[in-house]
Order: sequence, then C-alpha cells, then structure tokens
Amino acid sequence: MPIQKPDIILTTDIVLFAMYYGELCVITIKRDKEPFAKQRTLPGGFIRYGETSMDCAIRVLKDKCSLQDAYIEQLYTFDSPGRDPRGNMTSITYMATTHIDQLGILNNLNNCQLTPLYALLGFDHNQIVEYALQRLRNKLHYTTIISTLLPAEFTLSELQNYYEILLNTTIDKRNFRKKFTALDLLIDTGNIRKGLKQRPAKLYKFKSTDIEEITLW
Amino acid sequence: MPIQKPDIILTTDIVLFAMYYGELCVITIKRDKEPFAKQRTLPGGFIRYGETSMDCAIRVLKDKCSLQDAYIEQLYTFDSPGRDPRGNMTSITYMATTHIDQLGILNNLNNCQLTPLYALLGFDHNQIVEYALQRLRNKLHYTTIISTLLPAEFTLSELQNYYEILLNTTIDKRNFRKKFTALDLLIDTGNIRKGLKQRPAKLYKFKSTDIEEITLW
DNA sequence: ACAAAAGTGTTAGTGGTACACCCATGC
DNA sequence: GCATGGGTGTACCACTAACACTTTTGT
Repeated sequence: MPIQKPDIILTTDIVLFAMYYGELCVITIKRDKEPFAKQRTLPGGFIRYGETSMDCAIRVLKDKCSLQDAYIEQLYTFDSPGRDPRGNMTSITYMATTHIDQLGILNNLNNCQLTPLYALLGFDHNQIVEYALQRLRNKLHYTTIISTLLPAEFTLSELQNYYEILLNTTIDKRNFRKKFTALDLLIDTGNIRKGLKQRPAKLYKFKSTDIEEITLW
Repeated sequence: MPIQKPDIILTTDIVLFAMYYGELCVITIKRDKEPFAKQRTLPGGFIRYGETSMDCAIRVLKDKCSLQDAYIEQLYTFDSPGRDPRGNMTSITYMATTHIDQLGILNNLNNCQLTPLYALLGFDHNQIVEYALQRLRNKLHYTTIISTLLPAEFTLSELQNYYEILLNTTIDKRNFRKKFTALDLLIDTGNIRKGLKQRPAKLYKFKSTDIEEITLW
C-alpha cells in the first residue's frame, strides 16, 4: 500500500520564545553529537510511536528545558531534502511562548539557554525561527498572545514596552493607554509596584487567560 | 537512534477550492476501497520516498484531478490518533485555489467532483476543509488571493460578488469600487463583456499574478 | 418602453494620530 | 529639590459607511 521506504523519520522542533532582559529570545540547546556538534539548535526530538507531534513537543520542552507552562501551537512542517544530513527528516515544528518564571533555572548542565534571535543555529533552524517570528508578530496584531509572554502582573508601561520590542516600533503612550483601556481586557489587581525612585505604577493582569481575538493597529 | 516503529505513514491531503455556479466548492473523490468505501474524501496520497509533501500534493492534483495550474500552500499537519482506522497516519495537508478552467473536464471516470462545503466527507476531512476555509477567509482580508479563484478577466461586479460569497457579507457597490480602484491593483484589459441584456461591463485583470499583501476591511 | 445590471459623488461619523504637562516617589 | 518614569485630554485628519440616480444594452 504505501510506497515509502521505512526510513522516513518524523521529528519535532520547537521555537520557544521568552522575553529576557528586554529582548525577545529563543531557547536553544548546545548539541554534543554530530551533526552540528557544539553548535546550538532548537529543542526537538523524534516522535515516538503512539505519541502525537504535540505530545512530543510538550515532552521535549519538559524534559530538556524544565518548562512548566507555555502556550504552544503547531507552526509548519519542514521536509525539504537535505535539511538534515542524516537523511530524510520531516519536522513538524511548534511555536511556544512563555515567561522565564515558567522555565526551570536555566542550568547550563543540559546546555539549555535563552539566545537572541540573530544567533546562528545548526540545521535549518534559523529559518524555522524566522517563520515563528512572523507568526508571533502577526498574532500580536489580532490576538492577546502577548499575555503568554508577560509576567503574572505588569504595568501598562511594561505592556507597551513589550509591544514596542516585539513589533520593533514606538507607540504614543497616551494613545496606547486609550486603546488598551477601550479594549477592556485588563483588570487592576489593586497592587502597585513601588520601591523605584519614581511614581509607583498600578499592576494589571489580563481578565482571561485565553488568547482572544482583538484588533490592534 | 529513532524510537519509532517503522509503521508511521506520511500522507498528503489537499483542499482544492474553486468557485462553481456561484458557490465555493472543494474537489472530492469517491473512494472505491475501504475504509470509507463509496464515500467522498479529499484527494490525497502517500508521500513517496525522495518526494516532499509539496511535490506529492502537486502530483496528486495532476494525476487525480487533471489540474493544470493552482495556488498551493501548506495548511496544517494532522496526526491525532484514530484519524485513520488503518493506523498511525500523519497527513501534511495543503490548501489550493484555482479556477475551473484549470481543471481538466471533471470526468466522473476518476470520481473527481466539485462538491459544496457542507458535503459529508470520510476520515477527518470535514475538519480539514473547515481549517482550510478559515485560512482562505483570513487571507482574503490581507492578500490578493482572490485573484487565484477568478477567471483571467472579470468585471468589478464579479469581483465584488466573489468577496460577498466567500466572506458571506454584502458590500456597498460604490464603496467597493472606490476602495478597489484606490488600491490600484487592477488594469482595464480594454475588453468589455457584452451580449447580455444590460449595459456592457468593463473587464479587468490583476496587474500582477503574485499574491500581494493588502488591507481590505 | 422596459428590464437589468453598470457606473458614478457627497456627507456624516468614527477612529487614528499627534502632541505637553503635572504627579508621586527615592535619593 | 531633582531625576525618573507614571499618568492624563484635546484637536485634527483620514478613512469608513450610508445613500440614489443615470447609463447602456437586449428584447
């Protein structure tokens, strides 16, 4: 029935985004085996029998990156010949977003690190990161996906700052606040951030943990 | 190295959209084998060794549907357990759009037909159609993908009518024309459609055959 | 002459953008 | 008291949405 040789291999690779010191980063792992030994690549693995690609992606993130909670969605399936020198590897890739609080302390023991987007990665993984970045940027415009990158409570300035970094723009402070309060997505937690040598800021959180459809710009 | 049994099978299924008598339809094929014998399903097939999923999708459309030219893009990879009673089938699905001129005469010989979107299909293929429809509708808002569904030359009323059908809305004629002429995407072919008992209409085509990014509504 | 769709402008309202100053705190 | 970011309102411009009549053809 199938006209396939048995050596088609299914793998998963995950682009896990998190903000780190004011920069959008991805989790990468330093390989110890060939091919691309000592180079950094995206976390990934072989899909096991009886496991879906989503199961596999979640397992890999838990095992390799000690990830507790994240938003995750399927990105794209890469299968161009030659993308892996070992042979015919099809990778069902996922995009995930989280906050560093959800990452186990980034121990260099398992070679897992947050790296900037311009870092050179092995295999075709820079291409996968590029694809994920586009997806993320698109979703920022019409969903509340930013909530998955933010800490539990945040100030309006932090929220604005995240958009400015992720979309590489500048936004007028008053217009931003007007827009966001009109959307009615946030609630005032009652908490304030003080201790800084400036006026204390109100802390907000999203009313819902769901990712909702909105229109921004 | 891989922890996979050799019976993971990779397939492709394609949602090929075309307008047919004022309705958005998909190409389906009547199966003659079990499972789902005598039911309709999306065109698809097993990915051959050395072939990418895109190659496979194009081959299937040529062989089974006599398709000459179409727009095609990867949609999503479906791999939930139980989606195929024969076992672990992973399907890398594609969405394609074309005009019926590009389809070889729809001979019932190979059981290939344009069917309305509400037709019941075997496997999880209704779910795949639903996913493709969402993708298509989204793309109508921010790309010129509609050009891939239109005939070579068309009137402004036809263009508007396509949008109304695909997005299930009504649009004001004057506002539509104002918007579209402002986008400056069309050229007047110089031809007119006459012979109907009404005022003849100018025929247009898109300046570019590329799918461009625009903003509509 | 009549039916049927093609073609064409103006107005009101809404939403987006630009812009500057006072406030509360830590040191 | 000074430096730092927090917090707030208004005016203009551009785009959208609503709306009706004349034109050209075939029969």
